[in-house]
Amino acid sequence: MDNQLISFTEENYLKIIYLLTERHNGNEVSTNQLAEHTQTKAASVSDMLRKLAEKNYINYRKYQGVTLTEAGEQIALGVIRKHRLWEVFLVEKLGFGWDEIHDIAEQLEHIDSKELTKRLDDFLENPKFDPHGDPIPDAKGKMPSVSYQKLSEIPLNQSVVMMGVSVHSPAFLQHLDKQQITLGCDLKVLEISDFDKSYGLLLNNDIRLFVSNEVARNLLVQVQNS
Amino acid sequence: MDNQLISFTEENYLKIIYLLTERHNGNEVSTNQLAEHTQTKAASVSDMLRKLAEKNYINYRKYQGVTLTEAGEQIALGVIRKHRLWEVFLVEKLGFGWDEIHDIAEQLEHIDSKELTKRLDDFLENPKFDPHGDPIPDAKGKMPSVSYQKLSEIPLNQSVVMMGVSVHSPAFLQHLDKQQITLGCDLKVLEISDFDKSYGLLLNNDIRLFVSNEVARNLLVQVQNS
DNA sequence: ATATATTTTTAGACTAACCTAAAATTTTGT
DNA sequence: ACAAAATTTTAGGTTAGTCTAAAAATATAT
Repeated sequence: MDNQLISFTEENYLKIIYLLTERHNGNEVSTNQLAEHTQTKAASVSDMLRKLAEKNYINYRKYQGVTLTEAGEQIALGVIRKHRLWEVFLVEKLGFGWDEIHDIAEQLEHIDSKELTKRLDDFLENPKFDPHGDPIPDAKGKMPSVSYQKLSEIPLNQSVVMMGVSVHSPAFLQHLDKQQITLGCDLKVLEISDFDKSYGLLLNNDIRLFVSNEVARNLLVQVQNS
Repeated sequence: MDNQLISFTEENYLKIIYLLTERHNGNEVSTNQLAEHTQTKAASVSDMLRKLAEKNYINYRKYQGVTLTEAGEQIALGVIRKHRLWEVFLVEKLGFGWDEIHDIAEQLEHIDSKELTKRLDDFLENPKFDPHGDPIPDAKGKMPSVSYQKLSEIPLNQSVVMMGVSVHSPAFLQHLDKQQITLGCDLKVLEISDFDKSYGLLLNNDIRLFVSNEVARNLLVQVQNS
């Protein structure tokens, strides 16, 4: 409606390239990584990369991986904005759990209407973060910068607030639910077990529990007032 | 997500076949009509009809037009249900005008998640009609029957309630807006002009106005308490 | 009733997005 | 440093959905 020029599939590639580049601190994304995340084969990815490069959405040197151009990044951020706004809608308005929304938002993120996105944003009261704690790009295509740290990098006895997760799998999110670890909760690392490197935590200054090293590495937290 | 077996395009064809069949009181829909409504050429429609017939979604005799099978009708009704629920959402929750929602709902109707549809329905408080007065099929795939009449078929001085429209074009809907003709308003035909067959109306027992014959034929109304 | 017009289908081709297999390039391990 | 391994690209092919042009079927009009 607002844009006839870019396909559903192309949008998806650009979104994934953005997210993987971000995860690698700006380094090129490889063909194989894209194949994994698009659920296709490397050969298909190569085809698509040639096409996206022709349209000037990506910087592509054969065998060297890709990064987004400014044009590509704007498209990616638009898709990510819609994805995260819809996730807020699904949780805040429809009562979905944060572990149930990803696949639905994957579809909704491609709905094409500037006006809809604007009104949805207002309806949700202009949220700045999605239900996983990820920041929502603004309407002008700017991604807010956040400074989260992994719980695994926090010194012992430092009180922090749970701000996000770096893995979005339903299994991980449900695992957190079971231990009452939610966005905004207070966490303090009391000890790291010599036995299995698991983390002994104090939750909300109240409950003692252990989480695996893997969990601790995927919890994003922030020291208060920072 | 719930159904890998049917494409976006196939869903669209089935929806359009349903709506055109309904408009023709159950008569076959022709290839050319479908070409017009799918914005494609007759040759493309022929191809698709062969395919839909193979999958047993339609009854198809070459050169004789098509009707839906029970399976095809269930898919069509599911799509129409989603379309109309989303239209309610867009108007009731996001504040869109009834003339602005069609193209957006055309996209949203293909979002595939039973759970989403169920929760959306509840969120909207299980509406029975969309913003144009069209009935919303229930979750079991049953289309409520309605008994609307065209305003043009109502006797003089019979008071009726405006229940729907048989044309959904933005131009028509905006035209109604300008004359304050809205769903639920009270209408009475006071006269039919000899000059141009236009209709002299009394709106809400208060305002006198004229609407063209074309408008009168596209307003769906009901006598009260019927 | 039959020639003409209209509608529909078929034939053959195109594009987007995918595939497998093979070739080319880069990376890795000793 | 160079052979082996891994990655990436190319070549050639498939499918869904579209197209134009031509053939076939149906409808219309005198």
